[in-house]
Amino acid sequence: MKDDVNLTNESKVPAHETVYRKLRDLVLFGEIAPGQAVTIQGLTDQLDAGMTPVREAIRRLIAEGALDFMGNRRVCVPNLSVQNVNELIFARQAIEPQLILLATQHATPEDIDHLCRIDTELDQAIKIGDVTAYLRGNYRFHKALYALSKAPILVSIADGLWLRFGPSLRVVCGRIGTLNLTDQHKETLSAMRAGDAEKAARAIREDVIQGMEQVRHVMTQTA
Amino acid sequence: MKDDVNLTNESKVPAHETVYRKLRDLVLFGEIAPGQAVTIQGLTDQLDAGMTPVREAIRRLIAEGALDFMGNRRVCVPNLSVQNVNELIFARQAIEPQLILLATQHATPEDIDHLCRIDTELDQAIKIGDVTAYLRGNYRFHKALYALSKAPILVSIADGLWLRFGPSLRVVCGRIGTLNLTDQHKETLSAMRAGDAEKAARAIREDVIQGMEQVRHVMTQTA
DNA sequence: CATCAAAAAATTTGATCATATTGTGGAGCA
DNA sequence: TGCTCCACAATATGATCAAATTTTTTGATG
Repeated sequence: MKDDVNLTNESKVPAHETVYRKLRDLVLFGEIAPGQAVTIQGLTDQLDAGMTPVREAIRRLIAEGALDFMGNRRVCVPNLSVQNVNELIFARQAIEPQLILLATQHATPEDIDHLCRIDTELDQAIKIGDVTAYLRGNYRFHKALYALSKAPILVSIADGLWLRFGPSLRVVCGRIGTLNLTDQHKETLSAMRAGDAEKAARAIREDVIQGMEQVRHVMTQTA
Repeated sequence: MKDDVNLTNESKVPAHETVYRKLRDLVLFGEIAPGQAVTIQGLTDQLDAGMTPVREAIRRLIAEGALDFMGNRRVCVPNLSVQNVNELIFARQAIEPQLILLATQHATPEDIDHLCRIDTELDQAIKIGDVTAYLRGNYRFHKALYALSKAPILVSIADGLWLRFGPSLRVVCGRIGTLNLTDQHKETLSAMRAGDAEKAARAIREDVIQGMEQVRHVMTQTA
């Protein structure tokens, strides 16, 4: 029988993939804090998975820079140095405006409506001070924006950058509070709606720099 | 003192790491051609390694974009589309000049001497038409340059880009011949020696664009 | 006699492998 | 053509071994 429909059907997605996504989320949204160690056996218990899938997920995240392989077989979420933050600022402001430039050229009005909806949820999360919802929403917004660019390689680079500074955003929110967070999402979206790709790109560049400056500010104090 | 007791292998480096490096080189220098499939069992035989280390190495390279995971459990070296090449051109010319800017600020005269030596070997490889030596030397030159920047995140991004266009360079060499390859290494090095970081950055940008245009030219014909 | 440090044992954790399981593509048959 | 069945390759498990960290023990010193 081929079509014995498994009710808890996970057969489509391999275990190493689901483990990867779970672990990725844990790191990206700061649920494993920077500096904290990550052990294979700890994850097999926590995520109720076998050893091989966990190993592969960890390797992938190390390759993406989300985890750091300390020489002596130890793995942890990296702590950002001020120097690291400067590199991330440079890379983001170099890559992301180009993504938005391309995205504006491809975006349909429905795409922009969709982005607006995500941004509204974001405002809501900020208002009620739900940090996790804010972090996830902010990522979703940018991610959806990137997807419109149809530039897979640049998107994967931008994604890699998120994995590096994402873990620190929770720290930043804890320090300065969600209410003091600023963004340029509205400006970006209205420029996109007007079809002004250059202006949208400039707005995102502003958004990126503003956000990253807050990270730098907090990291300067802690380091 | 811990003497190296193991005759066959330095026990210091784990097997998955050595497998990763071997496989990485195979891909980076075009010894596995773009489009060619990569199987786990094929590699366990070819590299004489266990299955688990090979799995992990493949995962890492997929995460870095050096290999492509086709939905149905199949893995291969990606073929670059013209669109992909355009993304790579943008990313390289955005990132690498900054690396050279930083490198110039940190470089000692000895560092530059070392780079000159690599570049001389490179010229030698071009003259005798040794494609493999040229590919490896060219990578070594850029890699050594990046290392001087002391900017690990930007270096890892640049490295990731090499993994994506590297496999196509052998194709390019085969098409247009090593003798027709141009570079701006001499200009870069003399600017660095003069301490003119801006000029060195411009030279590398020129080098990158020239090289990538040749890739684009060849890819346009084949695709 | 208390305290600290070095050595040794124990436990935790990672690396690797052999093997079982599952899914995919293809061969053979109606 | 469309189906079942089979073989092979990939996925996943648990066992085993090795390395490293932690804890305990022990001895020396003030």
